[in-house]
Amino acid sequence: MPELPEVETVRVGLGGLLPGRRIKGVEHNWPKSFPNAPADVKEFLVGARVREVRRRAKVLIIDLDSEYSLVIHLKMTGQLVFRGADAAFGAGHPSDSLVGELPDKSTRVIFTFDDGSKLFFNDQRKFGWVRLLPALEVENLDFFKKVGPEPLAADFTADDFVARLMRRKSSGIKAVLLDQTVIAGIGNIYADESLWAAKIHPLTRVTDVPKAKLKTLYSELRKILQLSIEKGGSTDRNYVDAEGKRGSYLQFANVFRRQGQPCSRCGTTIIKTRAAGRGTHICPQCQRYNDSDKEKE
DNA sequence: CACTTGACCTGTCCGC
DNA sequence: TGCGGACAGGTCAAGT
Repeated sequence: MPELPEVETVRVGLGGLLPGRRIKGVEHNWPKSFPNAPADVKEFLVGARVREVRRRAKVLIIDLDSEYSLVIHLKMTGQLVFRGADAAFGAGHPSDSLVGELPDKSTRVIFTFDDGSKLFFNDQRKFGWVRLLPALEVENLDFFKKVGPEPLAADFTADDFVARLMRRKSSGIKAVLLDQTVIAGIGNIYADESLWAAKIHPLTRVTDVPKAKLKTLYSELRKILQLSIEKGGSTDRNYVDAEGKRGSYLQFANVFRRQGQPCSRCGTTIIKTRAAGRGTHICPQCQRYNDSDKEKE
């Protein structure tokens, strides 16, 4: 569930907490959660100081002054929660935290800093991972070489967006939005929300969507991602920010997890169906399948 | 080649 | 109340 706005929220949170701290130790209890943690790279981790926290697509990058970087993917249920060393600085858990005492049963990796503060990588379903790589190798990861542009980048235009989507013009548009090599960072929530906003049925082939609607999709998607970042992302069950707090974007969602409720635009009951192999939420009135030809200008 | 399905996992919820 | 099965959804590998 962590998509671009959720990972960005974690980045901002950790960006204010980690830089300058020196890593004193690391523990992990599930090999796949930290596949290359062994001793041969530990020397580049223990004793290193955090320089900067970055994000690309749904991936977090913590740069260290050892010229290595921690690369982290939260996948579906990953959490990165920071806890201070003493009560004066966030030890224990704040009352509005969704996460209790740490470590808990979903804790997979623990980083300890020299002042006694800790960073917990929790991941109930164990799909997420942490890797330690030489900084220079990060951009050479297969994923980073293939991933599409950041949708919120200042120089990412509506024309760029349309051109990228048209690389897979005969596919259903939701599948294309979810394709990280086309556009970075979009997942199930923001695909459903932006398609509702632009009144496009998720199974419509890209080529069958009028250009004007694709441009609407571009601007709605950017607005939605931006709003979600302002609201601290979407917390459905697991997602929390760097302090263990929930995000509130779902209060503003129009279709995601709103099956059975009236569409805020037309009152028709929102339904849940399947598209691109995922649970998919639509307003059957606003997002009609195959109405695209009728609407061509 | 482009698309779909299965695997990776655990916890929750639903129906019987 | 217990139990089996479907489902949750990001990404990659394997299959059609």
